[in-house]
Amino acid sequence: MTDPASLNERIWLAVAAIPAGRVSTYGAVANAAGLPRGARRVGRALGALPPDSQIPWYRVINAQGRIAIPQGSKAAREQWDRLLGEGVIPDANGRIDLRRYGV
DNA sequence: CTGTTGACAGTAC
DNA sequence: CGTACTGCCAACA
Repeated sequence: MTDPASLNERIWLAVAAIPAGRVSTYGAVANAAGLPRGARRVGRALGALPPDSQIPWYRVINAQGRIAIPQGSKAAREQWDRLLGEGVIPDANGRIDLRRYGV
């Protein structure tokens, strides 16, 4: 880890640090991974995440409290399903309250 | 709410 | 090997 194989690995580790029942934003994960302005890098890293990984990628949402994945995608439904299963409930506007679930 | 700008690793060419 | 373009975003106007 003193010399990570790739940025993706560092990003994944930062995502893995998110506690259950909580959510984090791309910016926060990027900051935790050592990328102060690398929010977009986080998105690409999650997209490159292997399907058999144990990384809680679904706990990562954008700064607007919304899922960044295009609605209708299988991954988007899975993300909502997993979040609901951990007690993360969106408000009436369909947005997750970062003031409550945010770390 | 929409639009534009910033920043930077992958990827394509 | 270099150049251009892209992208599960954020911050600002």
